[in-house]
Amino acid sequence: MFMKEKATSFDIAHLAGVSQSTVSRALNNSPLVNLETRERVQRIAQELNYKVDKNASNLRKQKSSTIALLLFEDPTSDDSMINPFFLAMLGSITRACAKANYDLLVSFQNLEDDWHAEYEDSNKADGIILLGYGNYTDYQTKVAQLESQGTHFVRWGAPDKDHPGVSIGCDNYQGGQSITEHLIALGKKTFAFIGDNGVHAPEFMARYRGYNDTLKKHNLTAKSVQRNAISTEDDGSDAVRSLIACNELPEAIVCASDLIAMGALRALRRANINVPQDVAVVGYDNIAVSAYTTPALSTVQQNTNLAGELLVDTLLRAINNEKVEDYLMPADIIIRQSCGSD
Amino acid sequence: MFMKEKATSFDIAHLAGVSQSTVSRALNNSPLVNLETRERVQRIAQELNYKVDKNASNLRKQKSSTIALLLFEDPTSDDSMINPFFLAMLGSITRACAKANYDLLVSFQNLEDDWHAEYEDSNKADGIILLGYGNYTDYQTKVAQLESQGTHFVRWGAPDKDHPGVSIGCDNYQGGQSITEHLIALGKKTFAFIGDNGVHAPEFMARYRGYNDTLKKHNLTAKSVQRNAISTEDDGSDAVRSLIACNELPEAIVCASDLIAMGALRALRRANINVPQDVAVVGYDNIAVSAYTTPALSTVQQNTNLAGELLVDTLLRAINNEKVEDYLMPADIIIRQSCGSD
DNA sequence: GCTGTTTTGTTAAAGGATACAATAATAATT
DNA sequence: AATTATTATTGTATCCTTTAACAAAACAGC
Repeated sequence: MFMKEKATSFDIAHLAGVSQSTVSRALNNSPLVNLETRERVQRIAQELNYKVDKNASNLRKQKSSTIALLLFEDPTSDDSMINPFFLAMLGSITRACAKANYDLLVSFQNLEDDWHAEYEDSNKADGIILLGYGNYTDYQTKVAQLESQGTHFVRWGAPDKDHPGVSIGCDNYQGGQSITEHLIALGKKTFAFIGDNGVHAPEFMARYRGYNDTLKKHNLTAKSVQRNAISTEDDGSDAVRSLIACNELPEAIVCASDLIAMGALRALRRANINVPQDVAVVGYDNIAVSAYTTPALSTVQQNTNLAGELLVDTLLRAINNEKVEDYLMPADIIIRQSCGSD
Repeated sequence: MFMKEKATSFDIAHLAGVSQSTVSRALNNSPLVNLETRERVQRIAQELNYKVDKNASNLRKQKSSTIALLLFEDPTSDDSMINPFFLAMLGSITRACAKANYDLLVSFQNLEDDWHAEYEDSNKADGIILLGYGNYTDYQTKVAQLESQGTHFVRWGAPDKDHPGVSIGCDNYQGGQSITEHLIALGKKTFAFIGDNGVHAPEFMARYRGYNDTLKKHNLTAKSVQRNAISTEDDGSDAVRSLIACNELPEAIVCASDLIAMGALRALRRANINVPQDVAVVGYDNIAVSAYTTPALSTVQQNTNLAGELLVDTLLRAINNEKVEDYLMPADIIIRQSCGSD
């Protein structure tokens, strides 16, 4: 059975002997239309393999039942490799969307692009989820623009009073605290933090503050150094090599991300320095890889499943003009071998 | 500056003193309209922050400049964990779409769902990319349905003459051959293959055949065993435990996927069996994790970047009713430590 | 016959693209 | 120079498919 053209609601109306508007109502299960007619119309629609034209429907309703996910890649990262943490988030966001009967438009963006004015303005999406670290100042002006345009959006990241818009994030400060406390409890006395301390991304800044305040609390700041690392493995590796070169290798290295920690482990292995015997290393994110490194990486976990649901739920509420608020999820430490707990 | 309502092409027409159709033409850079007028219109559009309403445009043009990516999860896999290989594919597909100026709709599907009739029929997407392993027979009938509906689609996977539609895939048979040849060259004499041998997914079947034919060629089949494993780490771990229990541990274990290999490594470690000294292990997929296992996993790589581009390009050509053909990419072996090459 | 429900039909958006018609401007022809 | 042919530019009207406000029947009960 071959259909030359796609069936429209008019075709159904014709076959059912009713008006097109009745068809529309019947297909939306409106109680306004007689049950008998409703069933007849629905049956015919099914027979014709009819599907509502989303474009027409969206145009008329002025909403799209679609949300857009904008993923910002780290500008310095290798083009072919996406941060696994964001990929995990993507998975959970997709699922949360499906549950809410929304479609998800996914797009990787560069910070230079005109993303701030693309999606909702063109009615492609009812709202936007912003995911990623990024050049902070540039990012911020564009987010402000989104806000002033009245675009509905939620961003993943640290809530920030100065920052416009709602954000869902994980408590990076507390995560930094918790993992540092754990290291101190293990008896570590000298420390290094590897990760950009804030210029690059507020997430890292908060982790650093949690780390640093904890050291302060225990009067251990004197023996702490810090090295910048944007985000990649190579950055982490470079930073550790610099520590070794400067003879500043501490008893514990706290990395701002698992990817950085991965690089740190590599540099230490190359230098024949044993982890965790000679130095403890911890990461942040609990990406899939971290369970398989040698030694397995102790890290801080962000609950990506919950995060995805919260992002979607919050955005949908914002779209419905309900009042929405920042939400900060707790961070859990995952203890494996790299910190030498056992 | 606050805009009460979104600007439409009529607003621009009014301000520019031309008709709405001229605006439409001007914004599409049609050479039909005078350069001067065109620039004036475009300037005004920019000032008003005008964006074409995609729904209206799509409705009129009867195309959406969107493609849908349907991701089938392994029905048996843990809901929270998506196969990293598919996630990598997703990244490259997204990028390829962006390059072609298409939007990408992402959706996770269960095989039971009505996915075969959703996207193109409702004009949400111009075509579909199918990605994932799956219950083969069920999958096949639905793909056949897609084909008969005239939906444009491309699937990731082994080209198959009996299978309707175009597919882009990696040469699993050759991949199985290559890695097995490598193990034989290393002097291995007894083998085990862990992975469902075909009922579940044709990909695994092809890998198995490549493996098995290579053993045959070298007259080594007598010393080969096979254990089923659907897809997850746990499956791999269980299979290896069964090998140990049956006293059938070979010199080399070939796993149908990296995830399975991961589980195999775990089971071997728990049993205090050294890899690669006591037994060589290889995987398939070269997922990110595989570089970090202990020992680092030798595996077979599928070029996900190329795959993404090919999938998108092929689909777009199909949408334009150009003739498209199956494409089989070569598989490259990646030698690390787990097979004991060095 | 009148009032109140159900149920259905009529009509008008929603915003932009395009076939066709019309006008203006330029070139070609006698 | 006058007239026609040609091209460049713009406007008009309609279409794409649904949804929804409003209007109009149809039918019940009093």
